[in-house]
Amino acid sequence: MVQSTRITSVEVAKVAGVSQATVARSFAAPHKVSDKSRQKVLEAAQSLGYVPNAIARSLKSQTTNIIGAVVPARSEYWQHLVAEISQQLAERGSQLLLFTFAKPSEVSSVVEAVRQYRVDGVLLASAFIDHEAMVDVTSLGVPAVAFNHPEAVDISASVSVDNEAGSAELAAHLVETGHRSVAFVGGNPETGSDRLRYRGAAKELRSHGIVCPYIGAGSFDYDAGYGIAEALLQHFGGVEGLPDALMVAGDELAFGVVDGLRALGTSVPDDVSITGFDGLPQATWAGYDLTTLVQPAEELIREALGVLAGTSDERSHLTVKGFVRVGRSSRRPAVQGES
Amino acid sequence: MVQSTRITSVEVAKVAGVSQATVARSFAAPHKVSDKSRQKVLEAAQSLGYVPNAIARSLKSQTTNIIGAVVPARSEYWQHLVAEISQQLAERGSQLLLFTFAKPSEVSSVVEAVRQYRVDGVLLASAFIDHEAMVDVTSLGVPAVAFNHPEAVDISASVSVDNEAGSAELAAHLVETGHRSVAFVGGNPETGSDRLRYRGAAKELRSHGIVCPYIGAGSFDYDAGYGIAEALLQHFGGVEGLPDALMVAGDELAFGVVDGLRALGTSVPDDVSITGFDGLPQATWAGYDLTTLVQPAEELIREALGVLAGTSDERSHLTVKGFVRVGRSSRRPAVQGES
DNA sequence: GTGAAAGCGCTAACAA
DNA sequence: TTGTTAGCGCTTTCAC
Repeated sequence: MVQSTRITSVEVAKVAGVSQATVARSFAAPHKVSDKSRQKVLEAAQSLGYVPNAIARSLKSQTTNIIGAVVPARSEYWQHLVAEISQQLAERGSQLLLFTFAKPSEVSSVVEAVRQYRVDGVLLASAFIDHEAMVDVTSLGVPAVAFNHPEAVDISASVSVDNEAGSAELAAHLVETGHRSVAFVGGNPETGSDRLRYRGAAKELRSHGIVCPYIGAGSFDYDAGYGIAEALLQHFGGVEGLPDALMVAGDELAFGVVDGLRALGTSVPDDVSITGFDGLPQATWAGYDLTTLVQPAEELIREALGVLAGTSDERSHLTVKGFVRVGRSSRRPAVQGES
Repeated sequence: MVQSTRITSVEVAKVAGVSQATVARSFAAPHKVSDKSRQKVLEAAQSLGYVPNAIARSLKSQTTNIIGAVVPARSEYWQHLVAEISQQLAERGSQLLLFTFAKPSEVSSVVEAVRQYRVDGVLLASAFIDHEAMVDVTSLGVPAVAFNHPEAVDISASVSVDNEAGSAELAAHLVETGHRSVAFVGGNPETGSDRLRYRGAAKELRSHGIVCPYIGAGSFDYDAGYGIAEALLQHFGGVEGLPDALMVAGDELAFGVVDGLRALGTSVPDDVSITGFDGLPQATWAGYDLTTLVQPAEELIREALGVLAGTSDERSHLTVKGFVRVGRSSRRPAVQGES
């Protein structure tokens, strides 16, 4: 039963015996219409299967009620956040136009699309969105917020977890639980997240007299972590040489490191403690049960959307504190010589 | 630098010294404009920072170039598919309006939004979208395709993996590799996927003289799987009583089952082989390395989008074959008495 | 409280 | 090839 003729407020008006304006008001501003009229309109609309056309409304009102989000396609972390974004937008009655990119080079075409659709705001995810792309977006006057992209300070607002403090907290936890040697496994070193997380860890550890080397996996994905495991063992001269703990720059990466080490016969956490960063749902899965810094996703997204909605400052640079969740991927190491 | 005055094709026309229509054509149908004019227009547009307004175009052309997708918020499977959908739409130059729901009861309000935005097509995911919701969507004349929702046969098109055949293939693989007793761990029994997967497995096994009991976890998520582990052990009277293999209705659920069993001291696959269904990226993670039926996500989505684009039949009910990926979560069981 | 009328920024005849 | 013109379906003054 395809609609033969498109139903517009005009058809509804005819059936209801009122003007088109009254129909429009019945939906957009019900209180400006008498109960009687509204009743008639609603009935007519119901029988005709009418729903207001959001496109037309957007054109007239210059506001689409759509928020755009630009995120990398293959990332457990972003998939996690998109779910949260979508839920919160639904609560606010907004829609989510989702743009994903597989390679950073795709970002520019994505930005083009974002601009064309006149979204009310854009959430720019990931460190791979470069300066130029952000300028393009904001130049149209579209509010933008860089999410966990600590670098984008001068162009638009940003909301980030406190990477440095979080990482320091994790490090402090390790020290407290008796770890005396710690190495850091980084993801993509070109990202601010990676640098800040390392810095936070290194500083905190140094204050306890521990020097923390940086070992780069190259990216934040599982495979990178799995692949670096062998290099780690070589680097440290086998299981015996491993530090008490490895702090890994992201959860997904950490899953890879855990699996990679275990595949090579290393026990986590008996031979080495491992921590992550992000607080993904999978981090609580018993197979990993990762000690990690949980990013308060709900709060982060709430702040970010607040910026876009104008509730928060336009050019603010918020930083939200995360918290350590202790899992069984880390534990008090055996005292030297006790093994 | 917020745009003081909105830039439209009219401003561009003024600067370029041509008519507004020529500006519009320069973008929508470049070949209908002389090189000289187009050049001038493009320059003017560039200098003004003009991009065509997709909303206005949509209103006039009655086509938004947007595809809607309605999916459950928290599901590893759907997060996986959304990434694929988004990528393929980008290739086609379309946008993705993403709607997620946490509870089935939220679906109706989501459908309302889908209708308002006059999307060019809707991908309806999940068995939790009921009949009424589908009728609502399709009644506006919006092409819809039910994805892996084998039940929705009469209302709109559907694209699904061949659940029954896939499950049968998995069962056949188990039989081939020496498994003589198999039980099925189901997810949500109200879904067609669950029923068909069980049916496929049971039939195939029966043809080999194996009776396959159904044990329900209630839903498809990790926690359900983790939680059912203890019940499984009780049901079978401990590790010794476990069948050679457990076929689990979905990968995420299977992760939970694996972890739950392991937490209780059961070895997977030494004490029991486990298979999943879906072929999620995480299934290849070494911690699980799940033997599973891989749904060919790319092909499934391609078909689904083909239906929406009118490339494929409007009311077709496609079924795509998956394939078994063998991991280390299953293995030839020890011969009776050999342990 | 209601209606008439003027656009929002495009597209697509139609004319020139 | 280019310009003119009439809408797409709504919101929103402005009268009544």
